[in-house]
Amino acid sequence: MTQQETQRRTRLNRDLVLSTAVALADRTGFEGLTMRTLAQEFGVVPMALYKHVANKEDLLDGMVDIVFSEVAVPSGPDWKTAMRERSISMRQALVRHRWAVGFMESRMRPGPANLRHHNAVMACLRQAGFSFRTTVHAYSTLDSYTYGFLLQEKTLPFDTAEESGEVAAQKLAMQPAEMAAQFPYLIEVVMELGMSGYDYDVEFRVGLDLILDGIEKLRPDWVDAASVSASVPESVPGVGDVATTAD
Amino acid sequence: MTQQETQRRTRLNRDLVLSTAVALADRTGFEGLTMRTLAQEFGVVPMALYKHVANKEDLLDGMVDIVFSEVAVPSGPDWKTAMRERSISMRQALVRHRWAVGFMESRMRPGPANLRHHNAVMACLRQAGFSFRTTVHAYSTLDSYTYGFLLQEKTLPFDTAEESGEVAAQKLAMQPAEMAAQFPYLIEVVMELGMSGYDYDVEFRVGLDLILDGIEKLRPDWVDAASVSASVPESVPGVGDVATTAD
DNA sequence: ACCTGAACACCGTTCAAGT
DNA sequence: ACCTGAACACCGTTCAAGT
Repeated sequence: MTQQETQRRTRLNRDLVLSTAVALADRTGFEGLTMRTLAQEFGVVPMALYKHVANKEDLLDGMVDIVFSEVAVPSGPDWKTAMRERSISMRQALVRHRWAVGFMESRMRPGPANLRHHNAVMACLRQAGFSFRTTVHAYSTLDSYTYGFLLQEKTLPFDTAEESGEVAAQKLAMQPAEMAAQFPYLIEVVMELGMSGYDYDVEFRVGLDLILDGIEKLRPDWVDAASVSASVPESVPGVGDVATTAD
Repeated sequence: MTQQETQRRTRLNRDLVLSTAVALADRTGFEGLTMRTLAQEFGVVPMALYKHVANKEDLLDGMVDIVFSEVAVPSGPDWKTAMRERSISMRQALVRHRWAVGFMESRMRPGPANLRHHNAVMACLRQAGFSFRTTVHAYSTLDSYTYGFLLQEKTLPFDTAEESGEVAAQKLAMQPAEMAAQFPYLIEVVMELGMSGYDYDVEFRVGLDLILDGIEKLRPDWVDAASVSASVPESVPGVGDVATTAD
């Protein structure tokens, strides 16, 4: 309406279309983003968008690159701190843009921020002394964890710690009481999380640190501090080869 | 056609609708599954389906429960082996049903197989001596990793080890040569994976074992075998409290 | 009890115009 | 160079009928 009365406020361009699409998806969810609703944001007919993006796939490529541009690149002398902060930054970006998690690694045409980010992560680990193969293991494990955590955080039926118990209870309340007795360990989840809640932030950090500690042991020069006495001699040959607990 | 000539082969029922929907999604992808294409599988009009499923959301609920029913529940005396096999079974199910990964933990109405599975996983860890909180950490970390790995395996542009290098090269070939020089560590990925390939199976197991080893240390009675001499005395007090390497 | 047909309010996208 | 309008081939789903 007002867009039509006044002269067009701003001419469309690709960056404006992309950033508006991101904001619209943040606000209304991915299903709320259609070429038609996006056009409406500008007071423009849907077809006007096709001058600035090739199609919806191209629009999505650009949106994902905006998300990548918001993720902090690992930096600093300590690879572990750098990678921890990068993962936390990735989570924050994906909490802001919940629609994005399924698309981050599925783009056939990665944008510049995407390439820059992946290159920087590889650089961080390679320069920390990890072999190429170990770097691939580390990167794959960390990103799998981060994306998987957010996939669940995105879609799990509760958002706040207070809500978590209630919704879990509702889930089971739908089943008859006898069925609830059939799953005692789910009852425990309902009771315990209902009392103490579920904090996504600390939960994410626990798994993250567990994985970072595991990655540390993949380094060729890694020495288990707990396996040597408090005053450690200069060389402890074969210390990493001691058998682990049987399983 | 033939469905119309002969008398209706089989009357529709919910289970048949659900299993056919799973098979159709496996064959044609999630976008290929619509109420209309599904109806066509039976030679029936789309509206006929609504007698057996409430709507598409309800259809999806049932499909996800079929996937859960295919995942091996953890069993056996050793929690680590049991959980490893469960994760591998989960991956296999999600490789068969790539459309499912984003929906496994997002159902508002979990089906019976879903409840049974989650209860069994909680039981396995609790009975292995993990505290409730630690069990939640362990479960969250393992599932995040598994779902995240499959999210990438599902959407990453290459399927086979042989393809991986080529597609990665294509990705970068789209950029000008100077841009490729801007990302030396991505070039390494293209070169190395082009030569030796990328095996999803072994890659998954590396991260999985790394996480299982980390979870083992969260157990209250865990003792670091590498931190004690080969012949271990009955009690080693405080051995787990030795400071780790600085970071 | 189960299936049908027509219709409604949506999609992304093409094509031919308009300014 | 940029935006419009009408149209096409799709969606999920409602409603009123058929057998």
